[in-house]
Amino acid sequence: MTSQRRAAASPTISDVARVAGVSKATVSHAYSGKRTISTATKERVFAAARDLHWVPSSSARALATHRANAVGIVLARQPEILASDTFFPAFIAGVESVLAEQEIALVLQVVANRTAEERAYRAMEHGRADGVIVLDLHRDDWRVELLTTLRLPAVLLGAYPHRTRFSCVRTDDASPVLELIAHLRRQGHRRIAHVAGPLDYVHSRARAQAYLAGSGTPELLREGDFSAGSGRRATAELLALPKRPTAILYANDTMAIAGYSYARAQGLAIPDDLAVAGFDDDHLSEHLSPALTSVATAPRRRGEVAARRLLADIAGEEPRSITVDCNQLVLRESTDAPARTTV
Amino acid sequence: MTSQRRAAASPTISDVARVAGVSKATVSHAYSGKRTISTATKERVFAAARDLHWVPSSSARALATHRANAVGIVLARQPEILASDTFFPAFIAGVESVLAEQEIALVLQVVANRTAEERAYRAMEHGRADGVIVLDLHRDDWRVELLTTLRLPAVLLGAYPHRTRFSCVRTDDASPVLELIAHLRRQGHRRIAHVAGPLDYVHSRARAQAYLAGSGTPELLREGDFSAGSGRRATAELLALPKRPTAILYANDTMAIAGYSYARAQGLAIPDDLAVAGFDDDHLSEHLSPALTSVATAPRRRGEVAARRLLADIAGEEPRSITVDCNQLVLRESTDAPARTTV
DNA sequence: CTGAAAGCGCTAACAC
DNA sequence: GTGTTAGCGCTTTCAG
Repeated sequence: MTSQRRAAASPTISDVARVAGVSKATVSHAYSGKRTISTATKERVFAAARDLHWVPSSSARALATHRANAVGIVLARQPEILASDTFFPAFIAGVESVLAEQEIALVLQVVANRTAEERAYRAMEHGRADGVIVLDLHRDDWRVELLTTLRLPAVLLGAYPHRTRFSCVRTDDASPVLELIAHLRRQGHRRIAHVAGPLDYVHSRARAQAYLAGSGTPELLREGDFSAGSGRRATAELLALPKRPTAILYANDTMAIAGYSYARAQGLAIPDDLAVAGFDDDHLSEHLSPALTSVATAPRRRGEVAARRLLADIAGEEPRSITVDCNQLVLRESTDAPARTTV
Repeated sequence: MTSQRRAAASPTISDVARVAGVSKATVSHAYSGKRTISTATKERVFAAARDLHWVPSSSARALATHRANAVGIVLARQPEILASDTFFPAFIAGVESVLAEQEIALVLQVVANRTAEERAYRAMEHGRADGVIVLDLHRDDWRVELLTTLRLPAVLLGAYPHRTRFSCVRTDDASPVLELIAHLRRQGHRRIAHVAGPLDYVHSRARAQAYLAGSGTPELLREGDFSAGSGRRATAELLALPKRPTAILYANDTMAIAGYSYARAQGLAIPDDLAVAGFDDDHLSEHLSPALTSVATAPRRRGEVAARRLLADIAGEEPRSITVDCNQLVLRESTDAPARTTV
């Protein structure tokens, strides 16, 4: 009876030990390599494990080692925004490509409010994950403070503007914006507008500030929310201006495409009447006509870097910031015409 | 000394019990509600927990209850394809919106090969997750067999063509395709092409078969891989045909957009020279000009349904299949012109 | 080179 | 209504 239930249940390390004729400790060490085990016994252990299809219980292991073998990402985004974001899946793909090598899992938790978010981080600390990656960094991000009180390694994606003991994965968002503005000015553009993302995000703000530094026309700055709808609305506003812009830079491609479609529907030719550029270089952007000038940001590579950095932090290395040189201006047809002198 | 180390370490249920002046069992039950606890002691327990910032250790709980409080998704996709997929993030968002309510986490694991995939599923079974959602279902999917041998609830996304004891979340992909073809025929189209997704996926095949049933021109069927590049290639092939199609249906919007941009670059007007339709209704598609006819597939809602179904299975309910009535043809400008009689 | 045994932090009988 | 105690399946001293 008992043996029948044993057979039905998942095999445990004890089963493997019994079949291999060794102790549990030996089985454990055969896998971890923390002790030298004779090749003969190793063989027997592995054979037994294979026969039984044994896989160590991750919860038992987590409890014993205080390591979850998982890293976490807590997302406070609205599901609608998550659903239309092109950065996120690529970033995840990069993270996973690093984690997969070491069979570390990624634990994702989407939360609706701050209370839940705080609980989620605490849960991560308490057995769910060994470290977290923090996205959508704000200028004064309460999560950074919370994490400081937890003993949980973290990597911040973006340049946190204050002192922090966490590793940051930074990018230079200003240069490509400045480069783009220079390109447009060379083509005669003088009224260049910018549709930014939410300005409390550090990366949106960095782009907006580069825009202001480069073109200095604050009256042509609009704040969107990365959605197509907001891109369209901002574009409508800008084009309705008495002296409309001759070029618009958007903080992402979604807004740019929505914007340029709106402009075309209004009878403007792209790029002849209006030059347009995005940011992020969505996979579609090069396939549009006219193809969209954008800034490739290598989200996947940033995911890899962030994951590798986090694993290093978890392993006990000193946190440090890394600047990923990933942003690259990609000039395409949508900015490829001299500005018309009369608008 | 000991007390100092205690203070530094994460608080455990014992700490809470001690501070509240009760037993561990009482703390446990105060949270689980599996026992009636007097309001007075409950208060004290919660107060102590709050003071200590105690959060139950998920690994300890998992070990004791044999429940991970997590559900898993194992992805065998190439990171590149993951990165450019619009279905996935929306689906995840739907899944999470259901899981979040119950503070259940989502464990994601991307794997490179079949061995790793099998290990991943076994790891899910052994403490990582209480159940899994299976995506990208193939016609003869070995994973279904594997899962049958594991004691792991699973929900299959798509109509598995064989007998199975797992819940399926199905959709009717044929109707919108037939509807679309009818619409095109009404406008005079006779040479209607289809750029399918990989035909070993059940959903790609369903769409392709509906196409064949509705238009019956197998020589105008091409197999893509959902990427923009493959959409472009297939389009180039089709347009180079002696008698080129006057309309092309694509199995997703990415291929459709890449395709119609290519066609335009060749001097064809959309929809006047070539009608084009996609599938999935990406958030951008309505903002393109011409706006792209597509089929909205409500990936988020399917995520919700799949998650809810999985939770029910995990709770011990009998698995069952659900057909989500989510596909909806959205006619837009890209199919809004009578076919020209001469091509 | 290998075993025995003591936990990891929680839950769930079983007592009272 | 509450406390005691025995595990859950691993890892890791401590012995040998």
